[in-house]
Amino acid sequence: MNVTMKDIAKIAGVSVNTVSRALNDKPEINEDTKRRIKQIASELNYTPNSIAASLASRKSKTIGLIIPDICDPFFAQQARGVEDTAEKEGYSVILLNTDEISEAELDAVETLRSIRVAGMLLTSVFSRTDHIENLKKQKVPLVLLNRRCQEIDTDYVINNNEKGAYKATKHLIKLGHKRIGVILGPQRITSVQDRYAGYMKAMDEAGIEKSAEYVVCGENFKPDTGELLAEQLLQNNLRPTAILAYCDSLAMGAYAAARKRGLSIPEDLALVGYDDIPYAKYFEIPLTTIAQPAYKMGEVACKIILEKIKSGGGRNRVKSEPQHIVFEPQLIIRRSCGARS
Amino acid sequence: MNVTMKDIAKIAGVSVNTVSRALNDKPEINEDTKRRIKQIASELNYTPNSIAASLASRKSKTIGLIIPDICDPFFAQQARGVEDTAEKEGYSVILLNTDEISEAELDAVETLRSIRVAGMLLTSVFSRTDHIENLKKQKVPLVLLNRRCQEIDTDYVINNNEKGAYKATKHLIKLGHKRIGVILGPQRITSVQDRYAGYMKAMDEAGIEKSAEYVVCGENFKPDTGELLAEQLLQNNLRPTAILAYCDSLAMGAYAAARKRGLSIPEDLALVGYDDIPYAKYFEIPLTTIAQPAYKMGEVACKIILEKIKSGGGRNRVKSEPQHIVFEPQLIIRRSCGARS
DNA sequence: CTGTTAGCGCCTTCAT
DNA sequence: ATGAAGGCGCTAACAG
Repeated sequence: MNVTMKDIAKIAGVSVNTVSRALNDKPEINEDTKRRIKQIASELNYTPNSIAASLASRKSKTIGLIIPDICDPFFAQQARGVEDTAEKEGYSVILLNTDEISEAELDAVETLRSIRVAGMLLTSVFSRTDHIENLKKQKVPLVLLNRRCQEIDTDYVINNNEKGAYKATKHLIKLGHKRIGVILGPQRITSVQDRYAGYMKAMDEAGIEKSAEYVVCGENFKPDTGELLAEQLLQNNLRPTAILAYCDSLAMGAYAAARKRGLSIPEDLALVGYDDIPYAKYFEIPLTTIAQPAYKMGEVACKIILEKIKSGGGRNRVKSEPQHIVFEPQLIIRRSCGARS
Repeated sequence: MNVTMKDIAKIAGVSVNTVSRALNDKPEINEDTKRRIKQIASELNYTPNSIAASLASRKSKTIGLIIPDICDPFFAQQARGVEDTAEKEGYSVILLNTDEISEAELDAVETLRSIRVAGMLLTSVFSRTDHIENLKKQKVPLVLLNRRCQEIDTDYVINNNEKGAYKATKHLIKLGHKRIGVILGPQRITSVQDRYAGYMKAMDEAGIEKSAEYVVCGENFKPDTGELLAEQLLQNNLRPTAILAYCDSLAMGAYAAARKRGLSIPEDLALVGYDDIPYAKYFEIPLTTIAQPAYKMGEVACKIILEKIKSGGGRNRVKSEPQHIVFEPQLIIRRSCGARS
């Protein structure tokens, strides 16, 4: 079996406790014995058992990251931001995908609770919020990513979705579009609501009449879904001259839908996405989009969770107000919207 | 603190052991007491402590996945294949990125050893192999992904890299190209070697003279690296008329390099990638590439590791021969190579 | 079927 | 600076 501290202790002729102190670089220990113990440990090819350490100390060195789908480059970048940050502090991250399915999210939270992760980062679909309520009650450090929670006040890291969608819509309006379709996702998601609100605000400000037929919602954010929804928009008698997609993945589907109908972008149809995934600028017609700093957002969210963990997970320390970090969205103009740069 | 089996036992008036049996659906237990115990557990909002369970049973329900970079869609898809499969069996996966840096890989393995993961899936850079040797000695279930190991016989799941590159190169040759540049990665990586071998084989068979100036290698597979390497190829006095990129991410960089030089694809420069990431077909000029079944590969690798884990990690069971799964690569012809379909 | 006895490998007091 | 004792929450033999 594996080498344990006990084995090392026996060889070194000291107690297990001393070995523990040496290997964990605790102050109360003689430098010489420490060196000697470390030497023996390395000779024996000792690997600490963090399972045992976790159990004994009731502290774990892993954090959980729940996202819709790692295959979406936006979430992949965010995940890297989280992992790089966690790793620097000696934490590992467990990744769980939900595909925007509420059940999967509940399961994921349960799994992470069971593993006793030190903290959780959650991009929630918010079909329910009782699990979030529970986490709060149980004092599990939690930071919401990308989406706020209406009902419960928690820390979150998002970008200003309303503003982003507002900027995008306004840009299209400036280019002369009036019939602007919008492709959204599940309506309970706050980022969907917020982007929709931004769209509406821009339309209202411009005094453009809105039509319910120009608003479509899907169950997830995959390209295939985007294609279906775009087709739906394009079937209108008076078809929209521009489409704002909730995210670049959905926008990708819109390219396909346009091609099928023989519509060329941007001449027949202007298109704007959201996220600025790294591929957006390599598309057939480079995609105009709203950039949000995915990696940075993951990094910041992870830093906050790490802080919360260190401050005793709120268990001991005075609980400070939840942090709300909001990044500024940025309009990236490329060819798909038809603007000349 | 958290509810434990002890708490439940006290309330139910039974021993901790009985609670354990009930909650884990062991056979030797009365159906009624089981129901009663489960009832109490649910009322108390009990969440099992898998840390403690792992320590006691010396079995963990997490597996480790080490890959170069989750931001590469190929690896993202593979990761999903792994995670979906693991989840079905009640396993969680810890994801670690190496960026093809050997140190990072060693650290990752150490971390996973320390967490006592049930098994590891590894896409290695193979700058060293002692860590793999160690894992084998320690009977840690291990499956290599994407890349074989020359020195040590282990299970692996790959695609036929030589054949894939051979197909791609031959395709370019058929289209009339003779000056074919190739963009590779770190040379110790077997998939790099294999794809290079496939390229060479096709060139040799066609009797085309090879030039060292047409072969460039980078330190990783990121688009930026691809751009630099493509520029290098295009600086040759007799610049290549076609480029074969080790992967689609590198090919993406080549698009940028070509644009910078005012070369149009495929007229001035034919381009072929590898992987068929989901974005390849949406590129400015859709990318001809070699497809490998990323998700499936992750799935299969995960299934193998799960089997190995169940068969006692090789600790108890008769050790069977390592499995070598090789998927067939598939040529996907799009516009970037200049072929008419 | 159920309870008892022992740990798993480590950390955490408290002594010394 | 070091050791001894106790326990983290659970599983794993054994007894009954």
